[in-house]
Amino acid sequence: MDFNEHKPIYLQISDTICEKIIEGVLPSEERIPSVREYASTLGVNPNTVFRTYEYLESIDAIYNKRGVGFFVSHGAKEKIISLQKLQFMEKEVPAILKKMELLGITPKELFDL
Amino acid sequence: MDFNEHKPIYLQISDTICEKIIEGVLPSEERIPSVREYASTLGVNPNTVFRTYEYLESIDAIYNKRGVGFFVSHGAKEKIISLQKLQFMEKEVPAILKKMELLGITPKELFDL
Amino acid sequence: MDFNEHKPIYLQISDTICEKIIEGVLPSEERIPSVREYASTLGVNPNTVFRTYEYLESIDAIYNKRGVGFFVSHGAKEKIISLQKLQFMEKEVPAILKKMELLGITPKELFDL
Amino acid sequence: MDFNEHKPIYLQISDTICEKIIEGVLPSEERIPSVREYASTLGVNPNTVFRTYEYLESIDAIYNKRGVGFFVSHGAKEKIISLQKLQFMEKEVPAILKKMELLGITPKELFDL
DNA sequence: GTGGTCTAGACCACC
DNA sequence: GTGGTCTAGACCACA
Repeated sequence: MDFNEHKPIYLQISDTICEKIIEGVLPSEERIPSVREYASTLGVNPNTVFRTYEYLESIDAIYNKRGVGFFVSHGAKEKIISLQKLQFMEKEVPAILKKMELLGITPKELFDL
Repeated sequence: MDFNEHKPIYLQISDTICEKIIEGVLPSEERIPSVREYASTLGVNPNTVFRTYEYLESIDAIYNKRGVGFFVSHGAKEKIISLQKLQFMEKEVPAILKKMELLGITPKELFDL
Repeated sequence: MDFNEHKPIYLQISDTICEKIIEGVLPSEERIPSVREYASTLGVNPNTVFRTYEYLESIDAIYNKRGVGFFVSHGAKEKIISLQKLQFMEKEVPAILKKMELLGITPKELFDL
Repeated sequence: MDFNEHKPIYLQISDTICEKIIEGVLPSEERIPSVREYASTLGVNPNTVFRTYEYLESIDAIYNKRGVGFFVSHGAKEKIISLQKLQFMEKEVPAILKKMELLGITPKELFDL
């Protein structure tokens, strides 16, 4: 896992967890690794992982049992999908279309992929 | 011009200049406004505009005639387009496709726009 | 460290860092001082040191671990040497030779030093 | 003639004139082109050429007949050579040697050219 | 007039 | 704590 990109590391970590939830690797009520453990796995600062969990908690994707750990929320998969779908459609798509127009990329050209 | 987003101002300025070059508003060899002039037009600090010009010079989109000003490079339009096209195709497209697959968005769904 | 010459301070700082890398004082993966720390050591403004680091990063001599600091790149020493050697051989040497010829200085005369 | 380098344009112009004097193309008492004429030949601002002449006058390489033009001084060739030789030996040579040592370039390596 | 460099000091996101 | 961006204002060499 590389953290070169401009996106904050804690969000990149969040993305990989979301992927796992969507793919079913992390089902509802599954425990996710502790902050410290995951941090050492990834080779990042524990604070960073904590920020990730904090964020995921804020969107109800995971919840915290005090003294026990973090767990995937009930219905997390659906929540994440609808959330990401929404912002994909409303924010990213327009930006993509504008850029394509500017660069002279036809939808066809893209569609072939 | 207002600078809402998280993107640095100097890059947003760069974007608008690139757009103008692509659209042909700024043809090759055309002089672009002086650092100070453009800064006061945009209501930003001259250093910020200078940073923009420095960046654009580093990608060969503009060049400097000493004591005179900055000018659009020969072939700037093509350079910018190919540069942006490249990174759009190689970086953004894969990310988009992956996200679409993950979220279960069909190309058709997108194509209707 | 005093900055007499006409050369910009940020490049003079860059030169001293490059020297340290070449001499092995700063090996690969070594952390270099933080922007602020180095600035106060040198008695210059943090922005100036930042400019130096920005430049060194642009030539792949150092890289940034976000939130941690700057580190000497893998193979930085070789990169710097080859870069400087190249421009020494291709730009400076011809100029020197031309000047020597013009001034009537024989290679022998120079060789005695 | 390109003016891309870092050296001030007026000094680059001075260099070419000095070369001509040393090579004998411009002998003593020869008239050199007027500021305006030379400026338009080179495609630079007349002020720049004037700065060159001002500089050459300050080192006694040329002199001015009011209302007539600039002329190569008597003994200009010798003056220029001794001046340049001096600063070549005292300023440039040490810098070159230091750089060669740092880059690990042996005098032999250089001597082969 | 032009760019280029620098200082002082601030604010921010991120680790 | 780290870098990164920005403002305000200054000074300089150069064209």
